[in-house]
Amino acid sequence: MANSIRRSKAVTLADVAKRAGLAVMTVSRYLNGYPNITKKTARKVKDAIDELGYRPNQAARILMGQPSNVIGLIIPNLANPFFASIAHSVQQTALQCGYLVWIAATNDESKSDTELIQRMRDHQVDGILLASSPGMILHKHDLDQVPLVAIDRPVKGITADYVTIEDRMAAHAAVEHLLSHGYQRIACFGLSAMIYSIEERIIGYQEAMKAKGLAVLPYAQCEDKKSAKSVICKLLSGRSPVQAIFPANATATILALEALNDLNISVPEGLALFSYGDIPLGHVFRPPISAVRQPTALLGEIATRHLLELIAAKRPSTGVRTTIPASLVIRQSCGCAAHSDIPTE
Amino acid sequence: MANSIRRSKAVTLADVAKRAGLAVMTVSRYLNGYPNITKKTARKVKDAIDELGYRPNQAARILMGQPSNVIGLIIPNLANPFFASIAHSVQQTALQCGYLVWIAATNDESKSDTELIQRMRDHQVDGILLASSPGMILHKHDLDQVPLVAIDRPVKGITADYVTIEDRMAAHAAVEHLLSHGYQRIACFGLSAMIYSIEERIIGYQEAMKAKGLAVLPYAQCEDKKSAKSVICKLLSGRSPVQAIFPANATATILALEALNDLNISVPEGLALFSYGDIPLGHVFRPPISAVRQPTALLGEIATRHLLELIAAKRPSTGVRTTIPASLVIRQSCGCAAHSDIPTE
DNA sequence: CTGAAAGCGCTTACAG
DNA sequence: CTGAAAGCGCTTACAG
Repeated sequence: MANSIRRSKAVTLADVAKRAGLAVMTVSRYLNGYPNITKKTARKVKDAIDELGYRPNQAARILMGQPSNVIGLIIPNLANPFFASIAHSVQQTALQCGYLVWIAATNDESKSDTELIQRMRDHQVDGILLASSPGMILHKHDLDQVPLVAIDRPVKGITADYVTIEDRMAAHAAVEHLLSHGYQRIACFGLSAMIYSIEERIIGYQEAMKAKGLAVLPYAQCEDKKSAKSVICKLLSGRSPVQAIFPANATATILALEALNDLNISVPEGLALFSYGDIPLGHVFRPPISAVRQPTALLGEIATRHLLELIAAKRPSTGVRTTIPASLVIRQSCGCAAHSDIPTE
Repeated sequence: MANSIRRSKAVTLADVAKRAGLAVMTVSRYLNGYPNITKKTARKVKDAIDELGYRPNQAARILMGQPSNVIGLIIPNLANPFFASIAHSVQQTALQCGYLVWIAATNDESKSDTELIQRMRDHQVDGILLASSPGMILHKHDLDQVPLVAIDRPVKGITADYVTIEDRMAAHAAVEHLLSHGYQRIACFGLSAMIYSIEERIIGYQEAMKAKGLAVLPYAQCEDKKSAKSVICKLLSGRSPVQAIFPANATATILALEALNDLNISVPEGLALFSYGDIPLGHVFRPPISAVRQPTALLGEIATRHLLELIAAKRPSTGVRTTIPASLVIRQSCGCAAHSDIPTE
């Protein structure tokens, strides 16, 4: 009778129970892997489920406080290869562990971060992975128990575990490599310096310069294609022009290469370059681009596993930091000679 | 009493109702924008909600058959820039319309498609956007009412609306452009030809060749970096070597450029090239790469809006096809001369 | 080892 | 215009 009201003809637990001639509870126990079930009973339940094609309604399970088996991933921009690669690996890892993932991009609008977290919480997400937008500050009540792991950059305002690439060290090593070529005037070049990982790279650059007693140049900041060109022009003019640049991320490298191309300046003769972040076709480019290779897939995987552990252990984030080393891919834009016979990839 | 059992201290509708001195129903009506509510009552409800910081539990709403406001996006690979761009725009569009999106990558394993659809259905997803894996065939019962829109390629086995880029026409136009340079022997080059959109590009190539009465060469298929090299070697050897290639997607273009670089063959002199799919830095590359530009963001947006319409109208997919034109970006790898003063971007 | 009851937090009819 | 009851499809205690 009550059943006749149902609009959806989805098979329910009750249907399975009736078919198997058992109580709803028994079926539920079977589904949840409860140990004390007779083989015979289990068989009956299994058969009924198969015959009816039963699938548990997740909304009902979630409503009863069961885990949703869903995690959320919030990143600035999914179209950016760096984040796309992270997202792919997060998704793969989560799926392997039985989790579905929500993905939301903030487009660097910090206010949407908290909004997205809220919306995901409304859906009883089990945990959140967050690469926060520049200006954003989170508050404790924004999370309220939901485990969160920060990726690529820490979150301001709360104590959260986070997983990053060893930006500072990798930047230091890259600049050191440029220094080994004898360049003395090297500038770090890029877009907004408001992002933690970029700040770290700038610090890595500064440390490397200071260690050699060389002048730390101000961060050469551009906004877009046009300003990139004028910034680079300025770096190359004056009495002591810059000999090498260290773009702080792949986007900056692309802007730099465009500008150098437009200005007809050859690399590395006119200006040497060591990119933070490898770029597609970087090894086929003329000259091949030396770059810090970021282990994005590994970052995604480690962060996801860490979050799932927190969820499983019902442990809160305590500010634990995990750092992943990056490697240097030395090609020729830094000034190294071509070793035509040695395959670089 | 019953309340003392609750583990989560989340604020519920009942709490709000009590605080406002009203019935649960009234609060529910307010939340759902029911028109006939006194201003005074509305005020009371609003105040109570604000004071308590109430947020509706989506699981309960979904269990009652309300829409979940969640859509699913299933694609082969999220790390691929083509799909990453689509995913980003799907996500943006959906968010603007109040939808959250699940993203899952199949890694070209066709069996995981149906599994993912099933899992999303378990969570009462309102609709699904699918770029199916090569071998997959869907059955009607896999969907059972859930609206689905196919993207980039149709789905086999069911009737579903789909949104694609006009691959065939764009390919035709690109090959025609190569022909306008006087090349007579042109080959289509790429990876697996099992994918609908690639098939379309091959057909576009063939049509363009036939229209000029020229020989349609067999699809030059490679598997990886190594085979790409040998395939290209073969194309260039023999009595009538190929003069131009038309890589069927960006991945193929990258493989081709790597191979040509390794083989020390200059472009376009040694072999001209017109890429299907623009590549990052394509305009700074030497030579700048001519390419078909795919409007991925537009594809994602149109497909999402279409799906949301189906959901809103409770209309099933009927096989409607929406095609989006692609444009040609003419640079120099095709054989065109450099117009150094004309900015190409 | 299995079951009948109560309840999760909402919404859908049905009253008034 | 507002409310008391029943129910969505599950699971959590509590019995037996």
